[in-house]
Amino acid sequence: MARTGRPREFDKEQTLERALKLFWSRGYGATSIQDLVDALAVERGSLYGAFGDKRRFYLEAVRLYWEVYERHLLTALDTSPLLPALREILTHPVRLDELISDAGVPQGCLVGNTTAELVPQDSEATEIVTHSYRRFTDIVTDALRRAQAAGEVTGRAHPEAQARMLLYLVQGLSLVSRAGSDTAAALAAIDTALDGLRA
Amino acid sequence: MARTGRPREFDKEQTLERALKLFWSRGYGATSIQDLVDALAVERGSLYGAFGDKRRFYLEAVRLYWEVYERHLLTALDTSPLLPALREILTHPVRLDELISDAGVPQGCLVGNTTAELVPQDSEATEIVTHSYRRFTDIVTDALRRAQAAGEVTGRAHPEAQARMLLYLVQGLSLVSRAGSDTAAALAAIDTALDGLRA
DNA sequence: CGACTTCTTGACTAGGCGTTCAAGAAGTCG
DNA sequence: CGACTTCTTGAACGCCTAGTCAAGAAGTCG
Repeated sequence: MARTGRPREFDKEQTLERALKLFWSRGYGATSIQDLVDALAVERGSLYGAFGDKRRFYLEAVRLYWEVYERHLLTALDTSPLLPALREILTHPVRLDELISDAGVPQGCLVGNTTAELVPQDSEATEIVTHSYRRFTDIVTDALRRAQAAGEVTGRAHPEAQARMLLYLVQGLSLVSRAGSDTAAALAAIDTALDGLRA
Repeated sequence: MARTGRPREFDKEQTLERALKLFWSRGYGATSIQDLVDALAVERGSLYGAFGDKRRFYLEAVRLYWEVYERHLLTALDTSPLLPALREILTHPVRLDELISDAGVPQGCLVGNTTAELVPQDSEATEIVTHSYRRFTDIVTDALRRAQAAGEVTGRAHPEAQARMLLYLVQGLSLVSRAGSDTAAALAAIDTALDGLRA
């Protein structure tokens, strides 16, 4: 029976969220433990006690990121007609208004950033990233299948192929937007792709 | 008048190319000067003498990367019909056979990787990356304009929007492929997008 | 209260990092 | 040859890094 000791003074979940934002904007390598200590107002020892080493801390943040995103994806795509919802999802990276981004600039997708920086060197990172991509395509494939059946989306291509195209599209948009976004141009590009899906 | 001193013993261009490959596969942060010294067989001091510090060295490699890519792009798209050539360009990241990749695995696009790791922290990196994206869309836009005029590509969307969509697509494919590529699925996704461009 | 457990704090360690530099080698030029 | 310039080599420097740890604080439970 676990005798409980001194209770943790900081909110672990909230600290992870804040660390996520820092990792998201600066990347893994460029974020030092000292940066985290300063930004989170939690001492080094406590961080190590709660999250293990830096790598585990980061990977945990990526997992949380994906978890939140996946939930958003599932609820957003559970609708008909599908294409407006899809447009919402795809253009999300350049619509800074909502969600987690503090800085006011697009920071790309944390999964994508991880892919660039840690994959394929780090096998655990590769696992997380691969899982996320897989989940994305599965969820979008299901939605497209329904939309094809409803006659909203063209059946000229398999929904798997369409979903994967959308994965590439959203990852590309997320990445490129990090370098500064011309929102109008981005929307036009997304709409061009979506037009190709229309029945 | 520049009195010439002791001549450089290593080939600067070739050394830069080899450094490019290392940076490409490991990323900026994960590649140490010592790694470079070991892999290039050039002593630290000589590297600093020839290329300046690590950051300049890296940025120079990114510039070279883009220069080579742009040349390839220009010659490949100067043709009609356009779509087969476009397909060649877009699927390049997963066709490991040719070009620079040694490791035998897709390593993404160095410009994209730089976007994830250094942008927007580093303004010079941001400049290079922005320039590359701009050149890509300009070149592809021109090609699409011609193909629209020839009746090969649909005029339902502006060529600028189509080009930008293709930029997102190729960047997304490059990135995602780093995590392991299902070549057939990737090709199907690309073809789905290209079908949407057909007149 | 006193035994026990866990968390906090911040100084500390060891190592790796990017970068510098002095001494010598290898050229050119007068 | 001797003056001059540039490149090479590798040791050395200082800094910053991730990670540890011992001492004390803050709880729970018998």
